[in-house]
Amino acid sequence: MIYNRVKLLRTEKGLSRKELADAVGVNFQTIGYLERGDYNASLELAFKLADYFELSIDMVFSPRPFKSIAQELADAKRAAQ
Amino acid sequence: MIYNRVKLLRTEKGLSRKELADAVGVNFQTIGYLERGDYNASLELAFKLADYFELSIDMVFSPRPFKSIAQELADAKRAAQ
DNA sequence: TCATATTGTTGTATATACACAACAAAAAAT
DNA sequence: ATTTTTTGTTGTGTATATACAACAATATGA
Repeated sequence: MIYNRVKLLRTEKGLSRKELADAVGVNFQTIGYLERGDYNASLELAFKLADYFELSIDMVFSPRPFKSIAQELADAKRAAQ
Repeated sequence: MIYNRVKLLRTEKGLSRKELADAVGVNFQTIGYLERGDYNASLELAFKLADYFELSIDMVFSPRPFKSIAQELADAKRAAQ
């Protein structure tokens, strides 16, 4: 199973599933499936989503659980100084 | 269609399809299909392959055709100086 | 050259990604 | 409070990723 941050990224942008779905050209229910982890995105959809969020694929998808955003930010701050 | 560099990376390592397939846990014919562009890898397989080659996903897969290696090396050299 | 390994092709079968519909539950907006 | 929007659930259908088998074509190696 591949983990993803689709829900987090989508809600941060204040988008509904329908809006995100339209932006990447899939059915709005497909976004729901991904967010709930019912199945993985195809590689093609993964690229479209990463592209839409202007992130690299591994910022959006990962074979390992993502760190929390709090952790991510703390790490980023630590790395920067 | 997603482009990939699987064949290039595999042959550079001197691996047969069977060997690469075993390393990432798929049938050797699946590697053949990917190399010929018959279909895309799943996101899961894409991660395994990128992992195996110790590269990020977008070094192995891309929604746009890859630059030739010659071009890639020339660009890298240019960027470095 | 002959044997062996690798690759390409075709075909069948299965699992999974995705579309689409209907409806219930929950959240948001009025 | 009630209407509207968003989300979750279930179900059915289709396309595609993958497994596996058989065999032909190529390449590799002894």
